[in-house]
Amino acid sequence: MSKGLEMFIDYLKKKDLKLTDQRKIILEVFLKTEKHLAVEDLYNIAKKKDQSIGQATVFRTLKLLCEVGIAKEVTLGDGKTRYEHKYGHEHHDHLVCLECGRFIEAVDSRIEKLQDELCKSHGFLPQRHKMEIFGICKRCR
Amino acid sequence: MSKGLEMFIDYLKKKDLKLTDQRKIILEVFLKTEKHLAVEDLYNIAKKKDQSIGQATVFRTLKLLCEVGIAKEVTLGDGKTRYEHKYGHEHHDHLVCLECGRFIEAVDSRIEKLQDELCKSHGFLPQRHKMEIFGICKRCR
DNA sequence: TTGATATTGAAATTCAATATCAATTAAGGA
DNA sequence: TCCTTAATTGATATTGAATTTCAATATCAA
Repeated sequence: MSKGLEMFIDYLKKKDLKLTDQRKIILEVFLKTEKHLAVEDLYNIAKKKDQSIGQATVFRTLKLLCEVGIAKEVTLGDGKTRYEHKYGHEHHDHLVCLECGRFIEAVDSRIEKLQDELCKSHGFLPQRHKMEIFGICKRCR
Repeated sequence: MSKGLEMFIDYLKKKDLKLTDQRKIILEVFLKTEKHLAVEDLYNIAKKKDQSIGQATVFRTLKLLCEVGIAKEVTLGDGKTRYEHKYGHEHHDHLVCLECGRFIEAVDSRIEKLQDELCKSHGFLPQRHKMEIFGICKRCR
């Protein structure tokens, strides 16, 4: 059993929720797809596995996966929420290609450190942050 | 005449657009309010000045003000677009208080520099970026 | 197997944002 | 000043993502 499924089952038990076929399929599809997927994308893939799965369930399950810590919401201001893998993935920021839409994950610990300093100098207690750089990626230049 | 209005008029002329009372009122309200306002907020204020102003016009005018370079869209992933002053305001990032919703504007040129380096190391050509830190502000701690 | 309770999909609904459209208005030229 | 033309308006309908509702169904501990 994958670690992801294990985490999911533990969480469901703890919260008195149930492990359904739909949830299993959606988790499986999510784990198998290493991309930033919008709900609709995931819905389309999942539907191939089980024709009867509804969009609402995909929305609901992705929210659940975020609570578990398996998934993470990514919003870019285009009105669509995407989901990326969280479990087993370090915190990172995004370089978003305006040409092809590709997401590059990147981190710089020096930036992270300066962010903390910046907060401190404003008497601000940081909890989480978001950094996105929009531009043109290597492939598209 | 304020510099903002002047810029607006120039832009309208250049694009063969018209300076209407509604546009004047909306600009005036926007310039007078040094906050991150959602369209609805601005609409409510503007409506007090002119009962007949419609929401659609506020949406349209704010888009215009962005084109002119007077306003700038800010999205935080809560599904609402806010607008801040752009003209006369340096680029900055945001510290967003999760408690009171206040936005603190902040910049650190060292971070900006490291962001460029980060892009370079990924062969990425940056055009613009967005950095938001969510946490608790000085007042709310 | 049963029964309490969570879950589901379809459809309705919400909410921000956009498009449509007939009536109105700005603004340059006569 | 008056005309003409094209832009603009507000009301309303529409879109599209996300959420809620609800009756039918499935899970799972006992």
